[in-house]
Amino acid sequence: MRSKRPAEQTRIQQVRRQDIIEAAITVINTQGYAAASIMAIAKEAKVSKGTVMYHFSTKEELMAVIIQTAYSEGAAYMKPRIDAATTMSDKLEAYITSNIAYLAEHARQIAAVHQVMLNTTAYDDGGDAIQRLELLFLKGRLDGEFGDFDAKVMAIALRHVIDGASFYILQHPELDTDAYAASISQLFKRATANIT
Amino acid sequence: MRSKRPAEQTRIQQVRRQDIIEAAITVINTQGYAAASIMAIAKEAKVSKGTVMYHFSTKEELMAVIIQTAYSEGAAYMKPRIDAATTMSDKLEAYITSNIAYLAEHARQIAAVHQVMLNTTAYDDGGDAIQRLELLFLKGRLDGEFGDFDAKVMAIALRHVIDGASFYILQHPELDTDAYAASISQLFKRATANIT
Amino acid sequence: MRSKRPAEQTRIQQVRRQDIIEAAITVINTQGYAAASIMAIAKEAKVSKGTVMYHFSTKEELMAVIIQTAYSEGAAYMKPRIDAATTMSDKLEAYITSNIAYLAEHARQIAAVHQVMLNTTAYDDGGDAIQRLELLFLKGRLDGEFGDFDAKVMAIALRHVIDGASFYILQHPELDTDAYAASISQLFKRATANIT
Amino acid sequence: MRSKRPAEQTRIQQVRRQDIIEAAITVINTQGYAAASIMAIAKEAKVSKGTVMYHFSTKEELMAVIIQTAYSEGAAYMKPRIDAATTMSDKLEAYITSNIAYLAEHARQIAAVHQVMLNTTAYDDGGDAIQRLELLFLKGRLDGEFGDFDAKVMAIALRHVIDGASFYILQHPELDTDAYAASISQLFKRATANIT
DNA sequence: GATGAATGAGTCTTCATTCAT
DNA sequence: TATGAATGAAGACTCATTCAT
Repeated sequence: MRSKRPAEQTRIQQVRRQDIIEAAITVINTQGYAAASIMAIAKEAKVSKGTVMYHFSTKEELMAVIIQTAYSEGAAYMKPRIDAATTMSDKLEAYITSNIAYLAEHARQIAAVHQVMLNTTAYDDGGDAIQRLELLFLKGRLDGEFGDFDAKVMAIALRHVIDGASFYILQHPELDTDAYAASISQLFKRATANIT
Repeated sequence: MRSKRPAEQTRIQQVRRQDIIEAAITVINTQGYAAASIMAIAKEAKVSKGTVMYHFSTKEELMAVIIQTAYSEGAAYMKPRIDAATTMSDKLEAYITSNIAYLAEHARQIAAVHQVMLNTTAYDDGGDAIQRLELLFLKGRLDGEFGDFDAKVMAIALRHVIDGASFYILQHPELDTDAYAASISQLFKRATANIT
Repeated sequence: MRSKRPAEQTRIQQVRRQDIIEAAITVINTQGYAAASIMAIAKEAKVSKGTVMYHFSTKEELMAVIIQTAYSEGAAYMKPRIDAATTMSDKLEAYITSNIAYLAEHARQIAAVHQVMLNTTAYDDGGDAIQRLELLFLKGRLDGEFGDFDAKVMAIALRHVIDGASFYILQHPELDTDAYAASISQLFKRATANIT
Repeated sequence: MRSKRPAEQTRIQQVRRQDIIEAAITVINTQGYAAASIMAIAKEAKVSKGTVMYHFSTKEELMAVIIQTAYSEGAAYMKPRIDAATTMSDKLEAYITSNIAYLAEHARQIAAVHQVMLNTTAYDDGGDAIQRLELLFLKGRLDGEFGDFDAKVMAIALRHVIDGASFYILQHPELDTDAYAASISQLFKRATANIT
């Protein structure tokens, strides 16, 4: 029988890393990025300061990991749902509902990511998300599915509505996020509708 | 012997305070809240650290002043314009355009305020702004001006669109803010329209 | 009567800087470079850690100042004495005696400089001192004042004898440094003599 | 069941210890004593930090071993060569050439030893080496082999020349160390010669 | 009014050492 | 025998704040 050691050890390390990441997210959300010192994070994770540094050789690295996992997980969750839709109108709905659904389940994480990005010059998607949305709106207008509006402004507005939602959801846990998503979806459906 | 004209002195003092406030806003926007140390602010204002502490006995006080002036000035700018409108639809338009107009002229200040609020537990308008907007939407629905939608969600969405705009405007100085305001106004006009 | 303020203030600052430099030299000599932490230096100077950082914005800067002052003062002391001598043999004697005399009076400082240089990659005179000595020996040989020997090796040996002396003098305060200098001078007079 | 051959295991252990010692010497010489952390040494030796601590229970012990082996090996190399000479003059030559020859072959090790000793209060041969040299010079003077000079100063100077050589050789690998040794030997032959 | 000087708490990070495996 | 994990002490440096001038 082979030993299971290496995989197991790696798992232990990853578990501890995850603990620390969770602690960092909690501190950022409850006390703000400026208060998220390594010591505060260590205390939250109930480990020593040294342990945090052992697993993440730099504070910057810890923050980068928080951001990257959120990004990749979010995209992985949304993409199939959007691709499954055929019309632009349905893609828009899939975009909004899947994004807010992902947000609702990862509100803490996402809100933390926003704070980190606000306080660091390094991370910036360069308006990528907005551009992709703009493209969606433009296609819909060309197809005749959507009415007449400024695609870029619509894209910006939608991103701000969704980004704002992560903070709001976090501060209002009682919110029915499915209904919220449906309402936002309806809002943009009306705003983009081709009403001849 | 001439009088010492205390009023004049106070004015000088206020001018100096204003310089420091402006410097703080600049630093927050260009380097992030975490980097906005008293020394960084003093350097930006071209005074000594001691001078900053002389005019604001605490860093907290300086931040509070930044927030409060932005709030009161903003309300003072918007209120008459909203009151001048009679229908809810017109009030909505006045709200959006006056708010974005104010934002466009004070983008630096507003963006800084957002950052400070995110990093301080103390300041929170408790959802006041959203409630006032919700009321506006509810009245419009009762009047029959607006169609059928969730007034609260609409209020939240609008606030997020406007709040997000302050950062966006700051990062995209080339944006035609009047056109942007018009587009946003149109977006919400459609979203709220009573389409029988 | 004019006020003396600005000069006075600058002097206060320089006095404090000098205190800290002295403390740093003491710590380096008594505990070694590795133990010369900012806190150890601050304790020796009876000021707070923060005060040390206030006067020297970096530990590196503090070390650089220690080295530079030693170098320039040393050169200023030796140069006129060497220039006053006419023959190469007399210049050599002036070099040795003035260097050791300077060393004897600044043994602590010089020993500290050696330690700092040994533990930092940044400071390195690139063999300048040795080259200047080599030149002196070569001129003496051309003049026929000196006998036949490898000028470079002689230069290296002399520098090592003098550099070693700073540590030795520090550890043996009872040493008669004038006699020591005279003996070393005699040693090299014999080693370089033209014995036809 | 075979025997476990404890001697073999010990040999393996000693080989590993030697690897670590070599790594430590390399790090000290290339990055300075202050940078010679256990982790840096472990990385250089391509083992884990834990392994270094397993073989040397303390950093201090590792440093002590580095110093002691250098001392005993050096003495073992020089002693027979010096003993083989009969006149004091020849013993002096043997001392200088064998010492520099040993230095040349173990420059890294010796330079590292110097650095460790400079940064640790514990190790100090108490002037033993100088005293033994002084004795050699005194005997030579009594025998009439040497001329008139201060035996102690001559001893100090010679030690400093040789000690300085270890650093110089390390920084100037192109140096012809045999010729260097010969020149130094000649230098001190002249300085000590009895020139009646 | 304004500022240079000083300080202690707190920041990130490195390090030697311990321990379970 | 070797190592990954963990930790507390100490490192350089930053910061808000106080105070004398």
